[in-house]
Parts: sequence; structure tokens; C-alpha cells
Amino acid sequence: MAEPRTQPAQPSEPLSDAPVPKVVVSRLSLYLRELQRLEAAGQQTISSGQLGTLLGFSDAQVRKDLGFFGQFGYPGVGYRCDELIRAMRDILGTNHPWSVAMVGVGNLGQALLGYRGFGRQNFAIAAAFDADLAKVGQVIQGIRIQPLDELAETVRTLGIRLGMIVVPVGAAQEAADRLVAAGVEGIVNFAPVTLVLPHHVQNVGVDLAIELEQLSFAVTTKLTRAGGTDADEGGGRAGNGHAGAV
Amino acid sequence: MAEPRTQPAQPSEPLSDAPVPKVVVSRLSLYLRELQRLEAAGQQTISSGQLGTLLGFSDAQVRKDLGFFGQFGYPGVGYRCDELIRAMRDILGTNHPWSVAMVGVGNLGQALLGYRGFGRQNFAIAAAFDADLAKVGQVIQGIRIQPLDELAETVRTLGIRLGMIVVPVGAAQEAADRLVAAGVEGIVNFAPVTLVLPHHVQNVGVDLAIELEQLSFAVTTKLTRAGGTDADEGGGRAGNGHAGAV
DNA sequence: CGGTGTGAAAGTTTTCACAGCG
DNA sequence: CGCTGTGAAAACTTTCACACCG
Repeated sequence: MAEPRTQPAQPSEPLSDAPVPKVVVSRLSLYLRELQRLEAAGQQTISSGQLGTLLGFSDAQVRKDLGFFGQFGYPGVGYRCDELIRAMRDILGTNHPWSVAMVGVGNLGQALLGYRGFGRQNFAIAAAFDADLAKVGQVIQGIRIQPLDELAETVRTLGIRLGMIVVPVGAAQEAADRLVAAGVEGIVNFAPVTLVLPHHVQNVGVDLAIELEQLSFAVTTKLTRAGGTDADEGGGRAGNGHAGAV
Repeated sequence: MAEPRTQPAQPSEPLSDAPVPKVVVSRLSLYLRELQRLEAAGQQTISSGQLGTLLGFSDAQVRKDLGFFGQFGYPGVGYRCDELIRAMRDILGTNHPWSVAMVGVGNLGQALLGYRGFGRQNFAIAAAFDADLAKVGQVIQGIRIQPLDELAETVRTLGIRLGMIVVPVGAAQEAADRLVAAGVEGIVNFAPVTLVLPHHVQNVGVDLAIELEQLSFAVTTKLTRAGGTDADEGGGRAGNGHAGAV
């Protein structure tokens, strides 16, 4: 932060008002994940070519993606890991903590309550709700399960902006409606159904069976782009495949 | 199956050898999911426009996507749900059962072992492995946890072709190596790391923190295409957002 | 009519290739 | 040199629009 810099600025925000392709943002998360790993391993700088190779993208794609948000590199050197990490987190919005409301505390919900990966990226499940009154009052992973009736008030009181739906498929839409009514701005939905939401509420779906379906197809057939394992030449690198929001 | 048909054929395989875009296949899974819901609700036929509206896509996109695989519709009528479901499952490869090997039976692994959604789409977790010898021998959800040493033999004996990695990030690459050595053809990876895999092994990544990161960005900013919740006009439909393979 | 299937046009994303910088 | 940042070209995907069918 207090480093003397020569030229690179880090606007860290969409730069122009040009809309950023969704696919670029999904790669940003991968860049960040890899950069954090590299930094932890002691690497100070990295070039677009190296970063791309690690993830199965071209050097040009890495540079173009970053170019949507500013100029972060040093010609002849590459990018400084620490700076780029900070910039990515600024862009993705994870330099500040996010509170998340979980609805549905079954097997999967309980596992997610204990998942350490959220905290590492600055997400905290701040409240959890379940329709089953037998669960209400239990404390799981330090969180007291609340009844659905308390959802709206708790969400407002804690200033929660994101929700996570982990209920059975039949209860998902109602859970979504409650979260929306409480003022949540985005929802991650683990139920295998397409939610009906107002346009101002963002939505990411994770359908575990669909991930396997995509693999089933890929194992059987050839795809056009970045299919299944992708990119990379020769030896053994794995490229990357992420499921794609449902 | 014994219906008299007029004209529609259902090639159900890539039709020509033209490679199919990955994004098309991901939408196929969504079409299938929606069709199954509609059929369960008693609907017999559906038009491309209706199906598209339910998922936030255009009618033309639905028709183009299906067009990669054959001709399934009846002009003036639409598609018969039962026929289209069967065709989609043939294409995705889920008309026959798949056995999956799970590596790592922690909180998340145990939750996935009990997840009913896999079975509904013809996936069965047929074996589970863990490095923790205290877990080995336990029976969870009807599956006996085996030591990693038995992975190769079990995978071969059971003819398992797909693997699922649910170990901590530091153990993921080794788990992948073992699965690959055992002859698995595709891997779903829940660990937040990019695996190095041979090119012939397909790979889908699910990074739970990245899903939230994408939401964090979407809530903060405007995206270009299918951003967060997308598509649809007026009232309240939710479009669809699936995360995108890592 | 209402709706499919499909070329052709429009729009978007990726790759190329190169000027410029330290 | 090695590597970034970026216009311009190429590739790919989506939308349009219409012939054709029951």
C-alpha cells in the first residue's frame, strides 16, 4: 500500500462504464484463487502467460480480462501478486465482509455452515433458518437456527444482503420469496429448480446433479469450447471447468 | 415408445460430427430439469417459446440448441414432453446409470452421500474413500467407507467412470491422481484448486466460495450478458444463473 | 393459425500481432 | 530483452426472419 509505484494505476472499478461480460468475472475468481495460492507459496510476481498456463487460458485472455478493470501490470515484469490480489478483491467486492442468510439447515446446509472456504473469501453465514421447528433453537457450528418467521427481521437487523437456499426443491420458491421480501439483493440457490425472482435480485444456481450430467456428456462426447478438461498443451495440466450457473 | 410418429426423428446423438458448444450442453440440462418438472405437473407438450420463457431464454435459442442434436418438434404444436425428456437424457447420457467414486467423506462428503438429487438423474455414489483411518469401516448412508489404498481396485471392479473430490484443498491433487490412475474418465472437484489432469480426463469444478464471489460482484455492478438473474421481461421471472465451471 | 427448423445478419468474445515501456 | 496493453481480425454465439408444416 505504501509502495512507490512507477506507472500502474489500479482503478479497480469497471474503468469505463462498459459492461463487463459475465464470463470475464468468472475467470477473475479463478485468477484470484490461483494468485492467493501463488502468494502463499512465496511467489512475488507472475506474468499473464504463467497465470494463463496454470488455469488453461491464453496470455492474451488474461491481459484482456484484466484490461476491463484497469492497468495492473509492469511491462517486462508481469504483475505483483499482492497488488493484483488486492485489486481482484476490490473488483469482486470481497475486500469487505459479507453476511449471508442461510435458509434450510438439512444435511447440506449443515455441511455448508461448517465450510471454511467461505470465511477465507470474506463471507460469513450470519443467520440460518429452518421450517422444521424441531431444528429451531439448535446451535450448529455456532449458529442458532431460527424459525422462518424471524427471517425478515433478522436480515434487516443484521444488514444481510445475500441469501443461500438449501431447502428441498418444493420449498425453494417460498424461501426465495421470503428472502426477497426481506430485501436480500442476491441468492445462491442449491435447489434444482429455476427461481422466479424480481429483476433486481441477482441469482446464482448450483445444481449438483447437473454438474454430473455435464460430466456424463463430456465423457461421452466432444465439445466445442473449453470442454470438460480443457486448454493446455503437452503433458498434464488440467485446464479448468466450472459448471455454469443454473 | 410405440407411438405412431409422423415426421420427427430423434437422432439423439450429435447429428453431424459438428462439435457442440459447451454452453449449449449446459442449457440442455436446464431444459431437461424444467421438462421433468412440467411432465410431473401433467403437461404433455410445450413450445420453444414457453420453455424459453420459463428459463429466461429466447424461443430461437431453445430451437437452435435442440437443432444441434436433431429434430424433436411438431410444427404448430411444440415438443412432446415425454419424448423430449427421453431425447435429452439420451444426449446427456443419463438414460443409463452412472456409478461415482467419492473421495473424502467429511461434512460435505457426507451430505452429498445423502443427496437424493443424484439418484433422480441416474447417478449413484457406489464407493467412498477417506484417508482418515478412523472413518474407514464406518457405514454412512449405506456406503462403507474404504481406505484410499482400495480405490484403484474398487473403481476397476465396479466399472466406475466418474469421480468426485470432496477432500480439503491440500489433498485434492493427490485424490485426483489416484482417481486418474484408477482409470476414471471424469472428475467433479469441490476443492478450491485447479487440478492438473491428463487431457483425456474431463473435469468440472464447483467452488462454493466462488459462487458467492460472483454474486458479490453482480450485486455491486452491472454485467453484460445473462448477468446474475437475467433475461425475462416485465414482472417477476427469474431467468437463470449457473455458476460456470472452475 | 401457431409453431418448428434454419440460413443469414448482428452481436459478442477470443485470438492475433505489435507498439511501447522499463 | 520480456512482458504489458490494445486495436484489429477471426471465431463463435445469439437473434432475426421466414419458408414450411399440420
